[in-house]
Amino acid sequence: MPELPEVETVVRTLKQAVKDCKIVQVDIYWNNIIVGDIQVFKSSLIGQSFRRFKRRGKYIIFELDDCSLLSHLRMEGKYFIKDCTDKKEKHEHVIFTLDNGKTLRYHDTRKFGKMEVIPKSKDYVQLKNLGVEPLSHKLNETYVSNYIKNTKQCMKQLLLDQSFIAGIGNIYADEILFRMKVHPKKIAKELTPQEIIDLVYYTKHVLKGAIRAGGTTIRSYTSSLGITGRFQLKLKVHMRKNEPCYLCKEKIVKEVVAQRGTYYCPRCQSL
DNA sequence: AGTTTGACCCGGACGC
DNA sequence: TGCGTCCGGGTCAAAC
Repeated sequence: MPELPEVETVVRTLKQAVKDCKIVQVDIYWNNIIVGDIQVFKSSLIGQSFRRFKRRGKYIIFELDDCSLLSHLRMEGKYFIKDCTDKKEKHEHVIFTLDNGKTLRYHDTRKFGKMEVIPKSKDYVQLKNLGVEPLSHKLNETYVSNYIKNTKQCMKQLLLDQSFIAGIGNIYADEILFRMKVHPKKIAKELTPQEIIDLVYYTKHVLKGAIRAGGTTIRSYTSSLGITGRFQLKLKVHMRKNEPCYLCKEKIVKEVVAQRGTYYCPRCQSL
């Protein structure tokens, strides 16, 4: 699932690939991907060039001349750069034809992703409830201790809460808690000062490491292989049910916490 | 107003 | 092999 590091990698790669390219045609094969009117979507984008590439939480923001394109990959969204003569693949739902003979293709097996055109003058309402960017200085010990004062949430919920920190998903929430050696059900308010320091440190550490890994992998891609933002990251706890903990050999447990499949080491992350 | 729960978006995996 | 059921994650809306 694309989380912040994957989205960041996609944004960086697309910047290299399509900056200043002009959209000459837009073909949509699954309408529900598009938020709002399909014809307005098309007519807003045709003739526009990609100028700036940004990320906020898990949202991709493409800034064009007169509007922005907001894209959320949800679970399985991916972008590919292909030649315009390449055959359409099964799960390619939106194809932007560019003025250089290439196409930018949105691929999404589950069709969960969303795309929306935002007029230049309007605010991004989708982004207004997002919390701090984890890699910015705004994520610090003071911010965390103030935030947790007013919440009943457990740690897993807290890390998934996009209005606390923007961009952490299920996988990295588990990985961060494992490194903190904190149980996913621990009440956030009860974090010790040291655990707050660890939360800040490991959140940045895990996400930065993942972006580095994404960047490394992405270099080996050719344009025909596409831009998935996925990478071979060594997960220390997520998806390791019944396998031995890397630290203490105890079996990793999988349990539903905050409605999400949650992996943790019952010994290292005891309550 | 903060918090929790559920619906939604789907195809693929899995079980019988 | 075919059919039905469940699963998954992020977001939003509704209920509490």
